[in-house]
Amino acid sequence: MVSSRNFSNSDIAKLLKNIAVAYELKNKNSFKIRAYQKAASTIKHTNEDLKNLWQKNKLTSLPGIGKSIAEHLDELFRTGKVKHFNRILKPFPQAMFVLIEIPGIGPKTAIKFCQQFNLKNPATAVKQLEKLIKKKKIGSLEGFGQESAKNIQENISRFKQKTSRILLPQALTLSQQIIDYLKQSPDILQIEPLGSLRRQVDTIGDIDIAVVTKQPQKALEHLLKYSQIKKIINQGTSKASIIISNNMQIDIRFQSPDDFGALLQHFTGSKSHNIKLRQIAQGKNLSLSEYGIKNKQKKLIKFSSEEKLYNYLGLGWIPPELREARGELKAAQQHKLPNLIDLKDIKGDLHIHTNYDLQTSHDLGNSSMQALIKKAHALKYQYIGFSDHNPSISRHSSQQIIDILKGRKEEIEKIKYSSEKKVKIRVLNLLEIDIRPDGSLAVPDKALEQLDFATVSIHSSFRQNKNTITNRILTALKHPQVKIFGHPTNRIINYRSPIAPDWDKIFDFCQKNNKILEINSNPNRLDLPDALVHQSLKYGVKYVINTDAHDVNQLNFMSYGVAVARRGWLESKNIINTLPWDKLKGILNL
DNA sequence: GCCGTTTTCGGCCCGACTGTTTTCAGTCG
Repeated sequence: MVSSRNFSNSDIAKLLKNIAVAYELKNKNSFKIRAYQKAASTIKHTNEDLKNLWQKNKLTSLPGIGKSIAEHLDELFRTGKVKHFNRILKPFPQAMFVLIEIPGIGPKTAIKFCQQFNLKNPATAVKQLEKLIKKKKIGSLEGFGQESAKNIQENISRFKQKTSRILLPQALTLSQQIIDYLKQSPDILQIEPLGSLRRQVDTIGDIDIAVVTKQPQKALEHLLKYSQIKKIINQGTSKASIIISNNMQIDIRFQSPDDFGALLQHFTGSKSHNIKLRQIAQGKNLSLSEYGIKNKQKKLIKFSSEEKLYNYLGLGWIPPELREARGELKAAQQHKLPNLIDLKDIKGDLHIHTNYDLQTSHDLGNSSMQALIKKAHALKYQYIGFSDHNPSISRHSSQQIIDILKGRKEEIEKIKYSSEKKVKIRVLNLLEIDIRPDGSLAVPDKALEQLDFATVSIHSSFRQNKNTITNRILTALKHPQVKIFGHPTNRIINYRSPIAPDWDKIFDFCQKNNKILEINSNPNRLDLPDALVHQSLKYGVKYVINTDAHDVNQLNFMSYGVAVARRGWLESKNIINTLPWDKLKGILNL
């Protein structure tokens, strides 16, 4: 049975957000309100499981979680409730906290509706509100008109069919479509996708686009004629927000060329990065906004580039992927920013599935070994590794598995010989082997000997408890033929949660035993996730960025993995597949 | 309530748009 004490990060984020709302309605100190909002936001966005942090007594390591909130959360995990929080929330109807989830309805509006119409039940509150709108009760409320009633109804409809955050490639496609449209206007001089898209976050909630123009009114008029617009949320000469046909929100900013640097900076975010940057400005008696920096005399200094703006504040330019308030501002002040890895540093791909049928229970690739080598050549790679799934253990004896892998080895040898001669690409005979629930490998040792080395990954029993799954992974990694830990958390974005072993133990083991952590570039995986990459960095672990391609075209996924590495602060020296072949050979003992 | 290479006390980012107003509150990013 699930204990009431199993609170997820999002449960806790919501709880703290509700406390902030309650404090707001009680007219508490606005900084206290902001503190709770910040704590909620930190928890919502962190990849670390809060309960794990609590068990390790490390809750206050998260920014915005101090002594007081940590104590409340301690009570929550120990007893299942926080008496202090319950006291704060008690005077407010539960229904209110459902209504504030609807865009456009904030605390003041929500409480007003609940009080005026006696809404109490959180399960039916939204439905009741819709009925009230239909009966024109909302529009006749003081401070509201028919227009706001109509807006609220539209927002409810969108809220109900709200989809989860979309993956990077989908967001790139959508933004490209609107950029192509905007480009048709002669009044628009330059267009840049910003926000989470520019920071290359693994999922995108809304698309932010900056437009350079000397004619903001005309640019706005052009935007509003875009055929995909489903709803205009707001429109002005400095910004506009629209919903396009697949329910994605697009925020557009208009700015003149001479202060475009400040807009780029502002609109790229993240929010917490911007707040910290503005605090740095404040410390110098300056005030930063999307229009530039105001000095003591309130005179606005404009910046045509981001670099000039950061430099003005005494900082080096910070790559967008780092702007998550994970210490990048301090590093920029000390001129100690990492020299981030770049896509062009990649010299090979060690996780590729071919269409060679080795009777696996997982999926085969679509492409032939030859086609994959051809594509790798086009990408200017020096080496690739064929890393198919192991033959299924349920349908084969040990000897059969050995024989299947023998056959595959012969096939690779043939191709290897000609490709190394013709296109000078080294081909490695690898295998992606299942880690069984007890930590043993799904391939007998004799078969392992035929490989150059093995990658191991988990494809079953994801929900083992922390100790069991940690030991399971360590047992598998101990095998001398195992060099790479593939897609370590096993998450599928928007579908399957990451496994939760003791990561610190695993990172430590990998560093000490020369095991390589994979950064899987498949946009559905992006695994390790960037936050864990950043967390593991202090252990001095080595990484490999692989595509896990099941098709030639998927070799292009590499850029997404590189983005994860950059967000995790990695330099090319941390990543083994930036090495030329002769150096890689040494590291992997080949 | 959080936080610190100017501070363990005294600060805490900055601005736009909407609808209802007649100068602004509420919400959002």
